[in-house]
Amino acid sequence: MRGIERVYAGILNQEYTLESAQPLTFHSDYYRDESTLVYVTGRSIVEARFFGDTEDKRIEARCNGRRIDLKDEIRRRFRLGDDIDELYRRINTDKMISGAIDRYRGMRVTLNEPWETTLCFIVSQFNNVKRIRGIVRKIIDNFGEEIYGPDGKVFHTFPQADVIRELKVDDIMRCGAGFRARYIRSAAEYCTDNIDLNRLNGRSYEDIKSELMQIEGVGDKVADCIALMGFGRFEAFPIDVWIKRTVERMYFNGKARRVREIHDFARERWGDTAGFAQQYIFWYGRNVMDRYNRSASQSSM
DNA sequence: ACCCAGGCGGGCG
DNA sequence: CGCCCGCATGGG
Repeated sequence: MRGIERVYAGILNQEYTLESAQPLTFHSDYYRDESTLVYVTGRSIVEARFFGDTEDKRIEARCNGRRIDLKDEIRRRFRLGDDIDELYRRINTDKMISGAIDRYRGMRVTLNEPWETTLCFIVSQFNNVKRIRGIVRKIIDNFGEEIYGPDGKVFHTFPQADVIRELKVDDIMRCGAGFRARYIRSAAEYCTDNIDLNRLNGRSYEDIKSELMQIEGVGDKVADCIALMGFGRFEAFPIDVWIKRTVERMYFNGKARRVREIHDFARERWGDTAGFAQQYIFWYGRNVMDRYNRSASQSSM
């Protein structure tokens, strides 16, 4: 672990970014006290430290070996090439969302490997963050390849689809995946028999989403999460219970709306930056709006 | 003991 | 279609 790369990140808050239920939240470790993220990408172990405040963030990163362009990896992972001021201008349509933007300023929507994103969000369904982390961790530790960090510490690569497909459903069940184990295995089969997900990279959002929804266990919401965080498509607007609840409260006077209507609303209002808006509404809804009608005691992270 | 969790597929009217 | 139900599991 030598060769520190310094990257200027501009506007970035790593805590909001790394704790807001994105794939890195599920399969990596962020040490808040040390402002340090440790994650595996491919066969590389990346350690990134964050310095400075949200308006002027700097990152110092290092990794084992030299098989990746570390600077490029960091810039790509956190989408530092995006003009975030422009993104804020485009999603800042009203007083409601502007509260969310102000509160979580610097939160980035990360870019992740499509397969890793698929597995993580299949695990996320009808589940809570703590358990998602535990299940994903066990799948990685049980089925990933061993690689070695500093001081001989053992890490594991993220098990690829061709490895998962050879497992018995019971093997995945033993990781605590429950009824999702079947989905995980069928996703692995689909991604090796029918399509290499990486081939979807150049395709339209609609194509990507409909292809993903061919996978058993990937529905409307998970497909949008993968399009958003696995393919970087900001047209995607994943609608989970929090988004639905929060959008209904913010924009529909608390009246129930169908998922279809909320998709239409988001597309009209935020267009091809809807996914960026979604992350702010999601995190704001979970942490702030929710206090109106819940005991606010079971945040379950 | 009970409730809930970044949903999904299948079955019903 | 739109709605409703069960689903594995562990933490609060």
